[in-house]
Amino acid sequence: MSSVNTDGGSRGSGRIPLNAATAVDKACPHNVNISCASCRLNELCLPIALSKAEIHQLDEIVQRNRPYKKGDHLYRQSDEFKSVYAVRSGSFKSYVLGTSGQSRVTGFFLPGEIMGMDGIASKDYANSTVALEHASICEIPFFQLEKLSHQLPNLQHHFFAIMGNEIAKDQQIHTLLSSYTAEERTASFLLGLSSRSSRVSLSPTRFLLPMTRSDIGEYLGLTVETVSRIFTALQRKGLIKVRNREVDLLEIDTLRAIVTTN
Amino acid sequence: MSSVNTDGGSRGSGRIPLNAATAVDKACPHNVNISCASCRLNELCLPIALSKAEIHQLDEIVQRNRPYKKGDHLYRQSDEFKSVYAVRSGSFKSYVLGTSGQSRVTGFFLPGEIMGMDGIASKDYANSTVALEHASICEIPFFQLEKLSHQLPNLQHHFFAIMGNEIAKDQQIHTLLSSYTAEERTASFLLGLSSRSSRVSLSPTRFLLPMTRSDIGEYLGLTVETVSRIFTALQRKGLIKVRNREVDLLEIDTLRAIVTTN
DNA sequence: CGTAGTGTTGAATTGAATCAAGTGTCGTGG
DNA sequence: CCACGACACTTGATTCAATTCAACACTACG
Repeated sequence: MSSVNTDGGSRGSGRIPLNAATAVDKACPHNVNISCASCRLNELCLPIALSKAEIHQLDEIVQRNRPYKKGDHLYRQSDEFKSVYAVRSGSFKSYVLGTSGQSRVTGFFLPGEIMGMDGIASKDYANSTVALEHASICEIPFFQLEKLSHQLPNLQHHFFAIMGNEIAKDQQIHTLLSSYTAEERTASFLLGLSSRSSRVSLSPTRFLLPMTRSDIGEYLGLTVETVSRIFTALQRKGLIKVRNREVDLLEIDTLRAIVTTN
Repeated sequence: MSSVNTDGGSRGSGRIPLNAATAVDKACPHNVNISCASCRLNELCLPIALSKAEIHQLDEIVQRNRPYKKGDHLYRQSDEFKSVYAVRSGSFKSYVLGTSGQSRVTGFFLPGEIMGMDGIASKDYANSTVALEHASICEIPFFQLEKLSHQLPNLQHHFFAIMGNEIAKDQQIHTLLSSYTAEERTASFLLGLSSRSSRVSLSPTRFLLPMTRSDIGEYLGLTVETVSRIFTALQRKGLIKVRNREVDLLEIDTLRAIVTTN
């Protein structure tokens, strides 16, 4: 068990304050007037390893647009590529549409993470990206980022690292999808969310899912029904507690064991 | 039907000359003494969009090592990352080992393609990479590539594009693994090999598979048996002809239809 | 308060895995 | 050059994990 507040957790009702992405900051997390230098995400996002002066230069090209509300699209499949985006608050999903209309989720994005890198090679975005809740972003026009990277070796290095990280991560998902069972996928997904959540919020064991069961299924290559069943099964085993979008990882080590047993 | 030579194809025996990677060049394809400027792969590999002088600079940092033979490792999982590699001739696969010893293939690499990008973010390679046949490579020490990229905006741009391409490709595989049937995966795999083969060899409809059925299965998230069955099924439908490692795509448009029907 | 979207649960079905038993192919050394 | 052994591949019978189909419950929002 962990040391998070356990007040009334078993009543299973009421509005317990959660460390969800949208409730992290004291101040409004969607605030547009924050520079890279003062942004609490700057360790995750681009500015890491840059000097004060360099951060200022980056700050100049970053555009902080109006907030997005649930369902708003950042860009759509085959829109012309022009920028990458850092999540400032809230969350997004990216997806592609099959020929017969079904959607397949290709990624979820939490604060500090970079979206739109799939468009760098071609002139167009390869997927659509949409806000899962009220959210805000930093837009980084790519051709300006390239120009600046050319002046700042640290920035070039860091962006290579960000892209390399995306590649490594995508290959882990390849392994997951090609050899894990439904339970292993789901456990791995929850653990992944846990560590990503904990980087921007408080507890690695307690968080809100910004996406639907259906989104999770489309991401993991499972049906909604299966995701739902696995959630109840894990709950019955006492490993997690789920109530709607609220998740509590009760036995995080046992969850890890499920994934590693593969 | 296509226009490739159909001499005795139905006899199903004998050494029919094929446009496999190892049989493409008149000269020895593993020849170490070729500069980037004169390399026939330079459109696929790094030098694209570089000036003559720039290519010369790149040439300086590229190391052309001795050839690799089947089963030789280029690097192993958790080796220290130091270089990316371009395939010059032959082919490679990358894979990871599960806790219980099973291997999962994460990628195949044909001439002109870049290996090792999964190591850029961390200090270590995330997978092992091994030659599938006699093969040769160009080693590009990454820290030198970064330094040079900083001097040559074209090179920086091109390497961003290569990595972006890898990201986009990995996400297509994500979709494939999460929603395609065994037949769709296999058809898509053959079509992918077809277009990649045709970039370095002659025919998009006739090529040799450098990997085993088992490799294909581990890559596509299927068992060997399933891959084998799908091959025979596609053959029975008259869409392909397979004899051992030799593949002939007889009805490439129907194959495309299988994939797109998804 | 009603309705659309989201989530759960059960029963039947099925696509691919598993288990099993072969045959085919290739490289090696006698 | 042939025989041997290891590995690669194929095919069939059976099993099983996850999907599909179906019905219903919950929740959140206008």
